[in-house]
Order: sequence, then C-alpha cells, then structure tokens
Amino acid sequence: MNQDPILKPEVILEHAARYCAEHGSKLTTKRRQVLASLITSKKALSAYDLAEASRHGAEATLLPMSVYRILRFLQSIGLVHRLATANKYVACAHIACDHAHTTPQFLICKICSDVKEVGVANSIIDSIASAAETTGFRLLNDQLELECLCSECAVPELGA
Amino acid sequence: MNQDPILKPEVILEHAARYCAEHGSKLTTKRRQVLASLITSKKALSAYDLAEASRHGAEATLLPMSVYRILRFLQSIGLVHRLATANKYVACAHIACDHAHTTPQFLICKICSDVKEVGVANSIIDSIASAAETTGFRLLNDQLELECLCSECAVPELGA
DNA sequence: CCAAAAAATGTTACATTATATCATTGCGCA
DNA sequence: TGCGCAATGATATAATGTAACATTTTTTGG
Repeated sequence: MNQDPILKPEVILEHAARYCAEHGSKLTTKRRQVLASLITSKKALSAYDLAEASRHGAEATLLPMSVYRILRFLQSIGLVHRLATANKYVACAHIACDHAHTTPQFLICKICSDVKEVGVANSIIDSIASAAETTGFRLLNDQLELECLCSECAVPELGA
Repeated sequence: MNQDPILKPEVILEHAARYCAEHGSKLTTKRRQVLASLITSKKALSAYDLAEASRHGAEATLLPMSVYRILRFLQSIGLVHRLATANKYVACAHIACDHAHTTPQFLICKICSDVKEVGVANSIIDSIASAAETTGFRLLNDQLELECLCSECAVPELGA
C-alpha cells in the first residue's frame, strides 16, 4: 500500500499536513502517528491493529476509540480509505501527488491483507454506472474492492 | 432482491430444494425458513435481522449462531450471497433459472438496503482482472458490490 | 431392525469491530 | 486573561461474527 513514487514517509506526511490545512484542520501528533503507521505498513490495518501498534515505540498510546475518531477524520479529507470488505484501513496511495485521480480500485490479498491501489479506467466506471442507471439505481460508489491473492500468497500448494 | 421472472416464493424454494439435492445436501425446515425470509424480503438482511424475523410467526426460532451456520451453507452452494460492504445477505436472484450466469454485481442502496443483482459484462471483469494481473495480484472476486441510491431514496431533498 | 457414522442443530462463551456519551484537555483568539 | 471550539480521554455498550463442544436427527450398512 505504498505511494506512487517511492517517497519517504516524512515527505508524504508533510504533504498530508498541507492537505489538512487546506481543509481547515490540523495534522495533530496523534493523527500524524496513525497516518504514519498506515503509510509505513505494507498491509491494511484494523483500528485495533493501529491501537495495538501505538503501544510499541510510538509517541503516544491510543485507545481504540481515539483511533476510530482519527481514522474517520483522515477518511473525511481523503487521506485514508476504509476497506469495507476487510474492515481495515489503508493510507491513500496518492497523498503526495496532488490528487485529481480516478476512482480507486483496491486489490486486497485475502490471506495477508496486502493491498494495491490502482485506478479504474473511466470507461469501466462509466459502463458500470450506466448499467446501474438502467435499473433505477444511482451509483455513489467511489471505490471498488476486489478479493485477490497477492503474488506471495498465490504460490500454489508446493508439494501438496 | 427478487428473482428474475416474478415467481412465487414456493416455486423458487422448490428449485432451491432440488439444487440442494444436487449438492448432496438437503433444504431442511430451518434452511428453508431462512432462505424464504431472504427471498421474500425486498432488502438485504443481516444475520441478526434473520434471527429476529424467526421470532415472529415463523415455524422455528433461530439463534444467531444457527442463522450464521445456515447462511454459510446456503452461500456455499450459491443460493445466498453475502454483501461484504453491508454485512448483509441476499438470496441469489437466479435460483429459479438454472444458473450459468455471469459474475453478479450488486447495486446496494446505501439508505434502505434495497438490492438489485445484475450481471457484469465479461468484458468488464476481464479488464479488471487483467489490471490486477499486471500488479501481480490474482483476482478471486466473484462479485462486485456498488454503493448506490435506489430510485426511492434518490428523491432529492424536496424543499430542502 | 439396530447400531454406528455422519449431518444438522443447540448452547455457551468469546473475539472482533464499531458507536454513544460525557468528561477533560489544549489552543486560538477576542 | 478567559471564552469557545476542536481534539482527545475514558467508560460503557452495541453489532457482527467465530470457536468449541454437546445433543439430536438422519442415513446407512450389517
């Protein structure tokens, strides 16, 4: 779940701080801590994972309630995505590249929660949206989640 | 979440019973009861909704644990789909039409849980799968879930 | 028909994910 | 300085889901 160009977490966090400011809020120490965990983690993490992580070498210990609050805030301005199919959270892959992106599509490894965020071609979203329209439903969705196996977990039953 | 042609629940349940038999299992009274609730319901239901429903006028009262077990069984043979983004369950829309269908795509009303199941064009699934392949992920997904507003809930803020 | 095996269900306990609510702290700004 | 709002702390509880083992029901082979 890393950023597009390979940037250091601190660089990404600075972009995030600026991004918060644009939304009239601040990237407080604890928000920064949660976001940093997600940026550094290769895998999607649950709120309780993040709370647990805060108890090892982090600046502050966070209770789950605080983690949820912080995640909600980070989501609200688009720095974090919630993966509904996994009940886990990831940092947006485009924090440092000034947004204006296509609909995100998350490839989620069923086994290890490794996540890749890729863009969905507009043509695909358009077909999907128009299929929905014909049934009277209006598409709200701003992300697609797909159950996958990552390359490591896909290694087939060697010697099975 | 109704069946393609408009059929009576009993007719659909008979198809389901036959379908179970083909899989070497049986549509017991309680499985039938759960499936009937889902078929009759216009909306997706949670396991606890189904347990609750079993306490009003149904033949048997079901504990949540039983409901989960029954849902897992019905899913395993394809009579029921779980909507991961909503933590709810729906009857397959094609129980009575002898399967061989395309990947299902669920349009889920964010507000009222009304669900429409439509087929996804193979071309779309193919593009998605190949996009996944290029990142080293193998697509497992056998369904797409899309957050929508149904025609009733989409009525815009009249007089707001 | 009966006993042993398998399938289905009952029951209790518990794990995980998430929200509600009210108290407290920190911080900008008049 | 102190008012007011944003952020966080703290506790309780709700909602969703699984584990594990006991019991009942059904099937099946002798």
